[in-house]
Order: sequence, then structure tokens, then C-alpha cells
Amino acid sequence: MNDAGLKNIAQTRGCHCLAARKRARELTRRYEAALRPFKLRATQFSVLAALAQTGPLPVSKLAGILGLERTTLTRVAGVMGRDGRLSITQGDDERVRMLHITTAGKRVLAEALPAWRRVQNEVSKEE
Amino acid sequence: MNDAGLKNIAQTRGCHCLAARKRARELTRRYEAALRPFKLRATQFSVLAALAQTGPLPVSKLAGILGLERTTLTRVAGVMGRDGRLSITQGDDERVRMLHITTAGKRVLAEALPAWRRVQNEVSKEE
DNA sequence: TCCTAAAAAGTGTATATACACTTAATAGCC
DNA sequence: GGCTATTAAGTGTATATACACTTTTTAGGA
Repeated sequence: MNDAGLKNIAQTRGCHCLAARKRARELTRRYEAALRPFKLRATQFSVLAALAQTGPLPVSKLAGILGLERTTLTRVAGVMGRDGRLSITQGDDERVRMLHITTAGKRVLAEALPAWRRVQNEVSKEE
Repeated sequence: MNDAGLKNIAQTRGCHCLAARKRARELTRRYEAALRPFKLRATQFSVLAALAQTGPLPVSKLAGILGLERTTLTRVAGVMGRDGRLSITQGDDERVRMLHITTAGKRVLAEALPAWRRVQNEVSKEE
């Protein structure tokens, strides 16, 4: 007998998840290629851009803004702290860790901004 | 002076890359929650679904279809081979590795399909 | 035939991502 | 004040992802 239960497998060709992931991977490759000279990954760029606009934020708050799991941001912040782009301090509430963009972080963000803008404009034109 | 070079930082609020990544992360969490009982990740599901429709494919070919880097698919195929969902054979051209869905792979795909469909329908309704 | 260029794939390394679980601190209630 | 539930965050573990580099095999021309 022939693969009972897989008769409707063709439905999966319209999978929203696959479509979104393909799109995200493609765009990520393009943006990260542009950001590579600055040693910034896509997520790192968005962390810096967010903090530059909002000022210091608790980990959970920023995770919410970026649509990231908190635990993911913990790891990303560790890398960025190591690289001098972020500083991490205690909040008044001692459970809270505040993420701050450093001077070096602002500098690299400003330097990378034109590269980001170029890709962003290209992608905008494609729609 | 105040952060020269970051005057236009607000532009980044429209970043296509961040938007795509947020969307992909959100959908991935939902689809993977549904697939978890079957020990399938989103990418693994799409690999099985593709192979179930096309038959055996070389690594590069499948990577192209899924919009994945070839080297990423190599790693994913390793996990899926270990778990018995894929078999990996030499092509006639000895450089080529063919990926085949196994009987166990077909079974788990068929079992997971209703769970996938439920999420897919929910997401479809949201648009 | 031989030799080189191209093609297919794997490996080393690093970050991203998230879930399950744990730890630490605060808020509220009695 | 002390106890408990809640909140904020970190850790262990595993997969996903991709680039830079290497290895193996094939194709094609001189």
C-alpha cells in the first residue's frame, strides 16, 4: 500500500512557516553580508538600534520588543558585552539586568548604518 | 555633542530583516510547539515534506528548494539520519549524496501532518 | 592522456534560537 | 514580620544557520 496518510502532503507546499523562514534566511544573508565588515550580526544590529532609540532596557523588555525569547537575548547580550558593544548593569530591583549601549556600540552602529540603509533600500525597491 | 551619525536611527524601525526574522521566529515557535510531540523541528518537517513529494534528492538540490545553505542541510540531514528519518546514499556521481526519506520518516510525517494542518489553518485565518 | 577548472560535499567555528529547569529577589497577604 | 506566589534572569542542552576552508570527484580542453 502506498503511504497512507501522505495523500495530502502537497498541502505543505503552502506552509507559512517555511515561507517565513525562507524569507528570513534570505534577507538575513543579505543584511549580514553588508554588516560583516562591522562584525555585526542581524540580531546584534537590531539590539543596538533598539537601545539607541529607547535608552537602557531590562532584558525581558528588550526581548519583547524584538520578538526574541528572553533566554536568547541573554546569550546575545553576553556576546555583545564581551565585544564591548553593550554594558550590563543591575537595576534598582536587583533581579533586573539593564542593557546599555556603550560608546563603542554607538560608534559601530553609526558606522554600519549606511551599509544597512543600502540593503534596506534595495529590498524596499523589490516590493 | 549628541551621537553624530545616529540622527537617522529611527529609520531602522522599518527594517525588513528584523520584521522577517520576528515573523519567522513567532511562526516557528507555534509550528514547533505543535510538532514537538513528534520530535520534529520546523526545518526537519520541511525536509520530510519535500522529499515525500519529490523522491530522493541530492543535498544541493534540496538545499536550493528549501532556501537553505547546503552546509546547513548537511548538518540537519546528519541529525535526521541519526534519528532514522533519512537515509543517505551515494549517487552515481560519487560526489553526490542522495537524501531519501525512510519508512520511519514517512510514518512520523504522516502522524505529524494533522498537527501541522491545525497550526497552518489557524495562521491562514489570521491573514 | 593529462591537467586543470569546476562541481559536490564535508569540517571547523561561531552565533542564534528556544525549551526545560533552576536560582534569586520582590510583592502581598496574614 | 514571616511565608508564599510571582517575577526576572541564568544555565544546560540541543538544533539551526552560515561562512571560510578543505577534500574528493568529474568534466573538458590542449
